[in-house]
Amino acid sequence: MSNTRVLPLLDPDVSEVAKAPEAVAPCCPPLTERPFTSEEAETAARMFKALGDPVRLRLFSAVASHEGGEACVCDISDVGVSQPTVSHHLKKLKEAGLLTSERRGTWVYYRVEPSVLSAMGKLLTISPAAA
Amino acid sequence: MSNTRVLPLLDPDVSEVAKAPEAVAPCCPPLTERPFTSEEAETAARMFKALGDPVRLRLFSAVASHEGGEACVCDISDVGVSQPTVSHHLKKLKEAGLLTSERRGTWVYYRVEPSVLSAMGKLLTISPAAA
DNA sequence: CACCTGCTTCGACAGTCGTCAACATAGACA
DNA sequence: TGTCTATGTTGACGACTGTCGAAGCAGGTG
Repeated sequence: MSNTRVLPLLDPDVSEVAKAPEAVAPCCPPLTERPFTSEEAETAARMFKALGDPVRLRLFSAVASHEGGEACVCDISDVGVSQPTVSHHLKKLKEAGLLTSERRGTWVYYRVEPSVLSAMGKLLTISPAAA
Repeated sequence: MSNTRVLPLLDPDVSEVAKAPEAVAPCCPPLTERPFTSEEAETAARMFKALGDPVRLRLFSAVASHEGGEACVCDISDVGVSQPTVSHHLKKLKEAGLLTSERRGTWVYYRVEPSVLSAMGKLLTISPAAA
């Protein structure tokens, strides 16, 4: 289950994808545009929550900034916690749709899901109306 | 203690503020620029964590999108949890430096700390080097 | 085959978190 | 003064989370 179906943040439901098949639509409008609905909040919070732990943030940043946009676990696991804990956090990031993983021979490589970063960025955009 | 010193994300330490007094510097570089240090991760994670709860996200979005950029508690407390819980979450958002509050007569108004939004947005920017 | 290395899963434990009801406090107003 | 409304605080409780050591699994090498 290296590359299980993830991205629950961008396409939380299959029906959503069917509506806009050509481009993965961002889950939610900018935070400043209008009050989030319960569903939007649920979806977006999952994303923020995944980045709400220092260790996960370091792991994510390490992968995101690594050359080629991907990194082997061995490249990034020096964050001060045990190796099982690293694995645990990487799994969480994967479940949140922020990372994907692929095994190549001995090593496992993690890669940032690129559309997620921009989707989160848009969330924090100052909406034109508010500006 | 309505407007206690907050903003631990933007100026986590007084000494930091002393170094750059004219503008509140963003806490961290873009996530994609280089691996976060432990301190940077600690600071930024506090921010993400605060938004990592659906109820808090709805409250924050409600304040952020409200006219005038501020909202009375009574305007936004319809999020499906009890009033003490709303108060609890607003306190958390305040402690995270995302909101400020002010009492005006009978009501308490919450307002988004504007620099925080842009700081978080920059965090999620694709750094030029990675692009 | 046996053995080693890289990574994940399992099981357990302490600590944190979200929630509520009950109580407390601050202003407005009579 | 007393009372009413709007918020905040306290205390308790169940659920979730981060962490580790031990065990398991996958691939490479001999």
